[in-house]
Amino acid sequence: MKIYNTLTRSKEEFIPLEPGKVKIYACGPTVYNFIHIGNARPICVFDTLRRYFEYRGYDVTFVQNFTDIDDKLINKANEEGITVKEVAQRYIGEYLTDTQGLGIRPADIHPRATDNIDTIIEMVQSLEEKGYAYAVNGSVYFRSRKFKEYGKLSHQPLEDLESGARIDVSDVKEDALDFVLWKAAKPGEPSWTSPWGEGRPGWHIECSAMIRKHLGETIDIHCGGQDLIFPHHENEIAQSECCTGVEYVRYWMHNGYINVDNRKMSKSLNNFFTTRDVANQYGYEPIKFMMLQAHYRSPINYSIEVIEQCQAALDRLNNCRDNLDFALKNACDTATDGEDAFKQGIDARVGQFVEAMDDDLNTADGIASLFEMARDINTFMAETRSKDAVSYAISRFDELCGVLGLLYNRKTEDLDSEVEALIEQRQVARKAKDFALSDKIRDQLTEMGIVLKDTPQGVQWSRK
RNA sequence: GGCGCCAUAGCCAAGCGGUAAGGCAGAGGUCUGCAAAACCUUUAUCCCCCGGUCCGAUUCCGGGUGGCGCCUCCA
Repeated sequence: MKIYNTLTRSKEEFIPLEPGKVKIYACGPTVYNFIHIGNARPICVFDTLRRYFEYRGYDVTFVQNFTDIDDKLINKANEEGITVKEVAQRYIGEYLTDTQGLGIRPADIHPRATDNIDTIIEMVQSLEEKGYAYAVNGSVYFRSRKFKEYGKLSHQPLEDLESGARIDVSDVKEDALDFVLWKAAKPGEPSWTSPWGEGRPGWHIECSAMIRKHLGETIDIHCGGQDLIFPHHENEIAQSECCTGVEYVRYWMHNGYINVDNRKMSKSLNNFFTTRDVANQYGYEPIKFMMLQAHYRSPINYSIEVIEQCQAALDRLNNCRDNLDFALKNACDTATDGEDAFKQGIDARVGQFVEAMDDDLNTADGIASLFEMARDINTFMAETRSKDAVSYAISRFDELCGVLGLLYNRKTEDLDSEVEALIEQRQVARKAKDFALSDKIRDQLTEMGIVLKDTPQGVQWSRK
């Protein structure tokens, strides 16, 4: 499998640290608000990455943090007159609701910054002892320049980073490039006791600490949005590599943005749509589909039109799956003509899928092969086929949907007897050419949310 | 100023040296008592423009034009 590594700016063959195992860390949300669909992109994409590695037989450990202490949390708590902890608790809950809706599997571990203060302090202390950090007035800063490779991820010459540095050149810092590891507490803020006095962790150190604690000194893949490359990931590398002396991350993966009117969607530009709001109107699944129908590094321009197109595309996949269920009900026991060739064709689609996904997780191409498989299936299932052939198609179709994380919300409940009886009555009426009655029954079922399709093999129904 | 990214049909979107995947919408057709749905087929003489390299470029190189991002909290 090839992965585009931000560190080398090239696609590289993925070689795990330990054969058969992959350690992945994804930067999680700062839990001070509902997530917007820009936040939802890495969540969807890297969940699929995880699934794909598992599909390919890897033993995956997937860790995603919650940043639950931060200026934004503190502000939110003050605004609402509740504690920071309550803010965090609330939005972690909302986050889990949204991710569940998106069909995202929970990470193996969801560490929280505030549960890892000890490790954070240990790391900061270690950096201080090694001369990479210095304390001023109860805060601790990292000496960026002392790390020779500072800038290797963002590929920025240090001078240019510096000239780009903003006004906040607090005089307490030795150098504008330095960043904070530990912040001295201001009155009224949540704080923890440390060797430097009461304070709280800076933003960057938490990820370094949680990775070290839960995954070890070196991990295979670290992922997140492109906007995290600098300074967040750059700083993580500096802290961790100075602390441990070994390589921090082998492969860095960064997803592109969701745009609105071609501008980056962000909370600060206030042009964002929350995942919840979009989901309330269109459902979660079209959002998921939208994330996967483009390559993860390409920008996606969000619009209502796009979401509606995704919905329609998803309908096609769902119809194919409905067709398969129906075909299974009507399946015969012995093989019909062309079933071997059909199965081989299906296998070839799976092959295409794997090839696409192996190429830097090209989900757009992967989805294309799913659609081609759907066409193969629809065509072949136009006639009655054997149970064996239908079951095979179902398992391979579901296999790809499972890897992508699509069609996770299919309703499988059976009809209740009342509905079944009505469908049967309608069929009797139709045979007797009593179309007035049959249409009346159809209308009745429509009102109950049951949609009928009359096919050569019988009546196919679905819920709308 | 530094460092990057993008430009493919009405829309979304892959491909990236050998002559344009897939989806939506549109058109035609099949099925059907009708309808709906579904399904099938079809839809880019060519990939922003100008040069260059090559037997051959949407794909590589150079130069434009137009968008965007990071360098500051941000997925």
